[in-house]
Amino acid sequence: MASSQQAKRKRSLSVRDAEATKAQILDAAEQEFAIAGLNAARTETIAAQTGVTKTMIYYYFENKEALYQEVLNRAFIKPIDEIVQLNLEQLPPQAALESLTQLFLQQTSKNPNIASILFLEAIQNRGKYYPKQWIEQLYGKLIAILEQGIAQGVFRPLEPRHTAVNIVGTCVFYLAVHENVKHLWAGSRMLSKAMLQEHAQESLNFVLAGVRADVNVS
Amino acid sequence: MASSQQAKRKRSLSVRDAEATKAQILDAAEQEFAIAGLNAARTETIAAQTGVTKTMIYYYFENKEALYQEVLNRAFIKPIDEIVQLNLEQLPPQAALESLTQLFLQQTSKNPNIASILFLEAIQNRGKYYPKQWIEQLYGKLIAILEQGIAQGVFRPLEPRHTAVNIVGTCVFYLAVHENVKHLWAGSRMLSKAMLQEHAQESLNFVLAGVRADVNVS
DNA sequence: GTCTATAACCTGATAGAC
DNA sequence: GTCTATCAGGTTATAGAC
Repeated sequence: MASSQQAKRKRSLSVRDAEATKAQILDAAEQEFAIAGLNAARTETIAAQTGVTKTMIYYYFENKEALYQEVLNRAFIKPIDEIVQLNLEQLPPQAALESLTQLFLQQTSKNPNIASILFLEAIQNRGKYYPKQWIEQLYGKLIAILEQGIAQGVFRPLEPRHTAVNIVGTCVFYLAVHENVKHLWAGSRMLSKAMLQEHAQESLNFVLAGVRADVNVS
Repeated sequence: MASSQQAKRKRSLSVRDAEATKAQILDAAEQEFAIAGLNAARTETIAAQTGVTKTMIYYYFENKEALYQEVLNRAFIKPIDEIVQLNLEQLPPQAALESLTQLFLQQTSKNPNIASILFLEAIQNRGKYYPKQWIEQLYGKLIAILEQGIAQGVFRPLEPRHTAVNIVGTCVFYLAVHENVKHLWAGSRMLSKAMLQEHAQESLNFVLAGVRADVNVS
């Protein structure tokens, strides 16, 4: 839920507030699309969760597909812009990789729907509705950092593209499948602040260890 | 497609072969469920791909849900049994982790549907239809190996459960989202033998590097 | 075992009132 | 802006013939 505190409160009776309603629909839609994906998502469910009738969805959006596209744009474009603005070129490769990974982990932890939508969209629709920049810029940045690190000898001789994919996977896998592994942490809420913090820390360590060059033995 | 070479050939006219038909339905269903998930999957699509009519699905299976359950059992139970039979306890932790990861990569590469279904089931149905053993045994084995390696000082001080999740994620992420990252390898088929081999090699290296203890500098 | 209907229900989308 | 009512098309599942 990238936006609108308002959308989280119960809808008070008979308010007429276009901006608020539209934001509420987008929030509910993001939630539903993050569980079901485009095809299995039900407009009725989105409407019910929003507290309005189905009709309103079609008042504010052309159809289910257009709503889906807006949800994806809203969820993905702002995060990727933040990553682009990091100015990583000035940092040594290890520090650049750490900054990028940390920010990405922070963004996806703040809104785990990003992870679910990432998978559902890739699997179900072959990435058709993905904001183009997302893949290009995220992986582009990662690959550039990895290549630089290899050239400088601080990263091991790895294949940059596969490794970039593995890094992104490490960041988002836990968030997408948390319901599947919750019994490993009997009693804990998998998306609690503490658990997300642990996930971020462990994943960052795993990534940094996974790429660093062998330290030569004496 | 875990089974039945037969199912891959075009259905010859008017054959009546219960076993073959059932296997064909299961193969087509696995394909459809791996793209759409339980709810969005269409029995019509499964029937069309099988070369029979929808009626046959309900002749061989109670309903869509039961068919889905059988697909998951067939796809997941045999692979996990192979992993259990590895007898890893006798190996040192690094070798055990390498064997397990390698076998898991091999299994998921042979049938990438496993990866897609893993995600769709986790996200859409909260893992309700998962064969219970899968999670318990796969993660159980991994965590035991990691704990042993930490105790022996050959793995760095990592959190075993998070790391186990990250290892599984590294193995399956590429397979699930390959359609999203294919432009990184312009011109290559992402699931070609060569690419899958590269993915397995790079992922194994990433995992082994990600857990190993710092080698002390001289 | 396999097919052709068809029942019963669900769902995206719209018309028209307020 | 928001609602009620409703249509058209799609989808699961079954009945009954061959």
